[in-house]
Amino acid sequence: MVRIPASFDPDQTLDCGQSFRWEKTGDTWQGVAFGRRLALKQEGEELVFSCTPEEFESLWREYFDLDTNYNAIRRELSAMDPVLEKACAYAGGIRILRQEPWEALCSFIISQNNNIPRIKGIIQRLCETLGEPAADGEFLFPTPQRMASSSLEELAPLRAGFRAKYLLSAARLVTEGKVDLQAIPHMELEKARETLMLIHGVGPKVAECALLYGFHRLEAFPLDVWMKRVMERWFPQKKPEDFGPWAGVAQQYLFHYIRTFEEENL
DNA sequence: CGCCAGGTTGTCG
DNA sequence: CGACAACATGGC
Repeated sequence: MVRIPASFDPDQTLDCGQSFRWEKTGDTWQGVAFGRRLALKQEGEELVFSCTPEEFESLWREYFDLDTNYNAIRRELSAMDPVLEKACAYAGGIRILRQEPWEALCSFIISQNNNIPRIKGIIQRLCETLGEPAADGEFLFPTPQRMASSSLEELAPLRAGFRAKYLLSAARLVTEGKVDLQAIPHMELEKARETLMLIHGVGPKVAECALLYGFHRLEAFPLDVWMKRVMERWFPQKKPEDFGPWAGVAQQYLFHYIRTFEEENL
């Protein structure tokens, strides 16, 4: 067990559409990354992690991006614009997780024209079907090689629909080295986008999500239907790059803000 | 039944 | 370029 001061909000962070392998039962979040299962809950002003201090330091500190100063980011964003200030106040408990790049890429390929519960199911079945068994009865996310060696027939039980062929394209291009995931972190953002979009089924939005959530490029700014609504309504004169180096964080706060906002009917 | 879901592709005009 | 249907699947 590891206890730390609550420097983020698990509910907001794990249920904001950036990651699809976390579920809350009672007051506890359970999830998997790197083939390791973790339980996490908030107790008052503390977060309690169900792992050893060693594992916390070697895995989860980085995964939850605990060494990035979100207070400073929120200060900068809040000073930019009154709507952003509200979004920061409302959704500021979110951290951008440092997910595994290949997993994030596949997750957002699966996410297209899809809903979150179904995305979670497809990813779960993908891991159980093609992933290597890991600790705790969990499964690693399958490697590009393993996925490239599979077929549409083998992927059929995932019920991923038309996205299955996109997963195969991704797996093949990555395996062939035409999309070099190791090289992406060193690329200019625009070059990285172009590279990811070589994959059949990866367009601007999925590429942007992979960059933000899988490669922690905090200047990436995914524009989905909700964010297009945000831009029309509150930032008609602004472009994504106007949000600066923390645009991706702003995007995530605004996304969470407008979605819950609309659910409560304005 | 029809509509929608953190889109992309292919095809028209 | 910009608009628009088609694409699998499942929940409401």
